[in-house]
Amino acid sequence: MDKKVRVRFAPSPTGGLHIGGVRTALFNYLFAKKHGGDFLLRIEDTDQTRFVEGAEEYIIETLKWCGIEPNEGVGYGGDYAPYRQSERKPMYRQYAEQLVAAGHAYYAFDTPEELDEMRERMKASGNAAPQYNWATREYMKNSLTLPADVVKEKLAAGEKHVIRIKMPRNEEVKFEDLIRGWVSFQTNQVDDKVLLKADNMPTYHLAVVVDDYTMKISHAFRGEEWLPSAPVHVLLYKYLGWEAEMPLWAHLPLILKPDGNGKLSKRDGDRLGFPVFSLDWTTKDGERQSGFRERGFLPEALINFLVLLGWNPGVVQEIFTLDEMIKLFDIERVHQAGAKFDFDKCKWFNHQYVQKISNSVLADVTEKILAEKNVTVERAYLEHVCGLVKERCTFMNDVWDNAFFFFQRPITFDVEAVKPKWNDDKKSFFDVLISKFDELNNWENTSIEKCFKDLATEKNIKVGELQMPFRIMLCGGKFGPPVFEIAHTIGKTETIERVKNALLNF
RNA sequence: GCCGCGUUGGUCAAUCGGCUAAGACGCCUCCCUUUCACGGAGGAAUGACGGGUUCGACUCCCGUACGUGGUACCA
Repeated sequence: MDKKVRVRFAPSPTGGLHIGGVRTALFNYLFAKKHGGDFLLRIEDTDQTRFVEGAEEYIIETLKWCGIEPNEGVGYGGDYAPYRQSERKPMYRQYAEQLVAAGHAYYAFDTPEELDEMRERMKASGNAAPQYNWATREYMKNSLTLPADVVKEKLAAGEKHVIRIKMPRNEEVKFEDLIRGWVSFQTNQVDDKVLLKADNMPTYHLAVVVDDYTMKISHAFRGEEWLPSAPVHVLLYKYLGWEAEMPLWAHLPLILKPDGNGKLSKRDGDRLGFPVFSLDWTTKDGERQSGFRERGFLPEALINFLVLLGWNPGVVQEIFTLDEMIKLFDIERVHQAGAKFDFDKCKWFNHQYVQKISNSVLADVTEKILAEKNVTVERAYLEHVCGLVKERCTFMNDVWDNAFFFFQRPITFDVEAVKPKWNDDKKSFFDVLISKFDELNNWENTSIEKCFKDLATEKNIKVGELQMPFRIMLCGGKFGPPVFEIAHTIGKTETIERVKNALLNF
C-alpha cells in the first residue's frame, strides 16, 4: 500500500453503541494496526443528535473497554481537529457552494409541506416511490427552475433553503468495493440527495466525503446499509475534484436478528433476552438497555465473537488474542452475506475466556456481589472458592449462584432427592459420621473421603447412596464441586454443623 | 413498486473447478463423575431451484425464488 493507511470510526452519538458498531470499530482497528496506520474517531453529531447526553463518552468508554482505542480523534486529539461534525459546520457550506458554482448542485427552496405535496401527487399518479430527481426537480422551487435574480433575492433575504446534488441522467457510476468487487449503479435511480440542510448542517453524504477527504482517510469501512448511497459519494469525490484521493470502500455485512427478519436493532436486545449494547445505556425516555459488560461478559470474549461474525481467517483456531487477530485480519476475507447473531455461541466464547482469568480477578468481581449480600469472607478463601467453581461459570458474575453454599448455610434442602431412599440405617450412618469427623485430625480431601468410605463399608451401605444425601446436607441441592472438596473447604466444624442441622430436616 | 446486495446444516462457517463437503456453537448418545459442570468418544444435520459452460461445478455464467438493505432536510 503506497498511501499511509488511515481509517476512521464515525458513529453518530444518537444512543449507546450496539454490537454492530463495535464490530465496525473493531474491523477498522484491526485493519489500521495490521498496516501500521492510524485509527481515528470522528463523531457524526448534528444539531439534533449532539445533545444526547453521555453518548460520546459512552462510545469512547466502549472502545477503551474493548481495548480497541483510536490514536486520533475525539478524545485523543490530532492534526485534523476538530473531529466533531458539529464543530466543523462552517467548512461544509463552502464545499456545497463550490458544487453549486460548478453546476453539480443547486439551491432548493421547497418547504417540507411542498415536498410532501409533490410526493402525494406523484403517488396518486402511480409512482410508488417519488423522488426529487432529474424529472421532478423541473417542477420544484429551486435554482434550476427559478430565474437567477429571483434566486439571488431569496438568498439575500435569507430564505430557508437546502443544497441538493444534481444527479446526472443516464450515467453509470461504479466503484470497486474491497469486499464485493465491482458494484455499479444507474444515476437515474438515485435522487437528488440533500447535501446541506436548511440549518446549515451537512447530511451524512456531504459530511463523509468532506471529512474523509480532509482527514486523509485511505480506507472507509461502514455497514452495508450505506451501499445504495455510495454512488452519491463517488460522484461527490469526482465533482469536488478529489477522485484520486477517494478512499477504498468496504461495505460490511449486516448483523441480523437471531429470530428471523431484519438487521439487529437496538431494541432487539431486551426483547430477546440478551444485550445488544456494549455497556448499560439509558435512553432519553429513561428506558434501560443492558450491556455486555454489566451482564458479565469479558471484552476479549465479545471481541472474539464479533470478529468471527462476518469474517473468518480460514484456520481451524477460533480463540484469538487481539494480536493474533491483527496478524490474520484481511478485509478481503470478510463475508458478503449478513450473519445472524447467536447468543449461545457468544456465551460459549465468554465461558472460554472466563476459564482463562485468574481466581483473583474473579474474586474481585465476586467481592462486590458478596458485599451487596452483606457477606464477608476472607480473601484467600474467596479465591479458593472461585477456583473451585470457575469451570461452571459462563459469566464473571456467576460465582455466587454456583458457590453460595460456601458462604452461607443452605436455607432450603432438596429433600425430594433424599427422602425416597432415606432410612434409619442412613440416619445412623450420619450420626456416627459426625463423631468420626470430630475425631479426624487431618481434614484433607482424601482423609475425609477415606473416613466416609470406611464407615460406609463398615455399615455395609453403598457409598454412592450416601454421597448424595451428604451433598444435599452441605449445599442444599444437587450441584456443586465434588463433595469432599466442599467439606474440606468449609471446614470440619461447619461440615459437622451442617450435617446435624440437616438431619433435623430429613 | 423500483434499485442495490446476498443465498453451504438450526446458527457461525471452510472450500479460491476434483468433495467420501472441514471445524465450532446448539442438539442427541455413550464414557468419566452415583450432583452439576468440565473433559473424552461418537451421532443426526448443509450446497435454494432451474438452465447453461466444463472431462468434471458448492465453486464460473444466466434466469427464478427467497432473504436483506436503500428508496427522508436519519444516520
